[in-house]
Amino acid sequence: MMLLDDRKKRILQSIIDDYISTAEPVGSRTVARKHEFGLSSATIRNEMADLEEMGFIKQPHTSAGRIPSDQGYRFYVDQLMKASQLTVEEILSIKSTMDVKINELNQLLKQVSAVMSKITKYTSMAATPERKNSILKTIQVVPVERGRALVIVVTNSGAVKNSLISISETVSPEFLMYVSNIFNEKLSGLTIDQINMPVIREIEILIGPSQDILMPILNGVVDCINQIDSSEVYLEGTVNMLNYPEFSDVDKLKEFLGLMDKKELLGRLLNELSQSNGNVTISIGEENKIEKMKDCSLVTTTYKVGNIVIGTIGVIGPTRMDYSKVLAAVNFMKNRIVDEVEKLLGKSSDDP
Amino acid sequence: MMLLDDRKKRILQSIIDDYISTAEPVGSRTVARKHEFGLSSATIRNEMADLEEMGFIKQPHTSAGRIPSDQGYRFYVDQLMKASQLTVEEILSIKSTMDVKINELNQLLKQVSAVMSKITKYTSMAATPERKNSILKTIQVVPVERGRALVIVVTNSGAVKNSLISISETVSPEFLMYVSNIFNEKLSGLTIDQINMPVIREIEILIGPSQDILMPILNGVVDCINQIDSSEVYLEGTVNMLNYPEFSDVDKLKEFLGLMDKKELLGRLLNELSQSNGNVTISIGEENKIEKMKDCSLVTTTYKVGNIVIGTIGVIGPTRMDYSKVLAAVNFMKNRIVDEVEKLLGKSSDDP
DNA sequence: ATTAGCACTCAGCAAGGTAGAGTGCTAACA
DNA sequence: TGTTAGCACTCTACCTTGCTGAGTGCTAAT
Repeated sequence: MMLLDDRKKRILQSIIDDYISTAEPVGSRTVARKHEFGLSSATIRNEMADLEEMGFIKQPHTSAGRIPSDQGYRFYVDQLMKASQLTVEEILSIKSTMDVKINELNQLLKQVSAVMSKITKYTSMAATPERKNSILKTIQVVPVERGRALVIVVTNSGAVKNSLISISETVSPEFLMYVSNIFNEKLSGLTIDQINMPVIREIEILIGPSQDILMPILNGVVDCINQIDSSEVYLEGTVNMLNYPEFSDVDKLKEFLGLMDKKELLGRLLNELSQSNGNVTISIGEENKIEKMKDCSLVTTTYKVGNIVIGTIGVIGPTRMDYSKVLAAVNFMKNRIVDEVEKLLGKSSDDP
Repeated sequence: MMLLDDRKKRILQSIIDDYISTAEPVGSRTVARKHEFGLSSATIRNEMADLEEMGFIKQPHTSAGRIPSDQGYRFYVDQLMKASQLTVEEILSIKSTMDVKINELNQLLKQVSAVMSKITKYTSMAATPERKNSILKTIQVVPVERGRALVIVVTNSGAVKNSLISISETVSPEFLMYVSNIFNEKLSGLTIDQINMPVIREIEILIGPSQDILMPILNGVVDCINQIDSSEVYLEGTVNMLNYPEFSDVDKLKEFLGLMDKKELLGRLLNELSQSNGNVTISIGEENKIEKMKDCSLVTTTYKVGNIVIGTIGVIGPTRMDYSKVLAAVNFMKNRIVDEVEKLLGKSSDDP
């Protein structure tokens, strides 16, 4: 079994660095010239033949230079790549874009996604998870006008949802408030899964016989929960992909954009990834579960508040992406989100 | 000045119909064969030369057939085209997709946009207007937890917005409710523009010296109003464009998708169009104000509740779009929206 | 007024030819 | 034994050329 000696590593790194920035297959001459190995192209050629045999690089056709294979990128990401930092300008730009007041998690994610795609020049995604384990913080029923009320649900993960309901015109605001308080007392502190028949019974008994107010409100609550529950996906910068030669083919483009249109699929994908620990996950080409993503790489991470995973953010680009920069951006934004969410929920974020 | 006699009209219509369905320049032979004019291609040729001179059709190059000019489409839309209806399947499909409960205007628009792009196979847009003239219906402040409250604003146009605020921990829920009622009494019924210093003074006097609760709430209200105010744009089906040969060129595609990414620009465009009366507006090619849309046509309409324009919906596609079908779809969806909005706001929708 | 006929134009495609980048192999060299 | 110069070979990208077919405009006959 051949091993990667130091020189092979350096050559591999040269090839990948070069290919990432030019998108052209890199030949032995280029490697010998650009990076001062003090070696002739012939020697490099021998080494490259070895690297190809080991599966790190491949030739698109006989008389072309080499391009990295998925395995090559994998090795690069794990061992070769040097970590980079966002530039001061980039950080300033992020700060200025995100300076506006944000008061709901989903707005925050939208912005984060926009900023990430702007910085990386790739496509970025942000998803809220299926929040089965969110804890209800506040439930309120507020009169809007005669016969209409608004049910509002706030969770500990920062989501605020509301649902308009119709109620009997005879219900007085005072009674509505009374009922609202009952709902709040009985439901707040529970996770969504913990709302079951016994709890509803309790509320029913407390309210008394005014059945025609219980059901509309309950429906409203359920509706809010469904909204919270449903994983939303924010996508930004799909157009960026048009700037990369790997997508200059219309069919490739169609495949990619078609995939990006399937929000539910992406949501599920991101939520699966959110199972992982809090680190950054990189899936390269074929490593992706989705067949159509085999020419793309995905860099994702999750962010938590306390112990709760609040969501996943990520960047998707061609396998030939600038991993180092994307990694830096994703990491930066992750921390940024955690900060903002803490601001949003107050320091008193209740860890379960 | 040459006039369009009946035969010329029929020939023009043949050419446009043909071109809309095939995207290929139409030659004299094709016209003579497909549609039984009982004329030879040579005669058609003479007529086509006339039509070209009059500016209704043009040749992409010398030895090709003719394609409609913008002026040709305009004449077609105004005089030649026969109105079409959505098929039963399409209507059923719309009904089934939109059957889910909808409780906020913006969700409705999102769905409408999705359905429209699905039916027409083009890109569809829906925009909420800059609602300077929205009337506030309800303002409520609801405690969430110690030191945090939620400001909720509902308008007569069906928008519901909320903003999380921080307040002093010493404020009791009862006092908060008292303040909430004052805000509600003083502000509801006003348009956004009518909220000015005198009104705020009044509130200030009623609340008394607890300054540290007035400002946070006021900020919350302003924040909600800003959200209502800002025209949001929902886009769906941009990917559909990849199926049309006019966008098989990557540069064309980039131009189009780049344009679609500029949500503010589109929002402004749609809002300008919302000035028009309630009919359907069709802008063809060069007629569009935006230079980059000169290869596209835009079919829009606005929908009102009472006398208030609530927003604009539209479909954008290549100038070679199926105008008849798009028109039918846009009209259908417009009515659908009006129905849904009335359901949403209750029949008691207050006309000013 | 209509049409047959003809010469002309031009995009699109296929065939052939060339240039250049890059490779693998071999033999010589330190 | 590792390195290198040299060379024959391969293949893509690009250009040129020539051909075909669709379509036109014009003219002269009906």
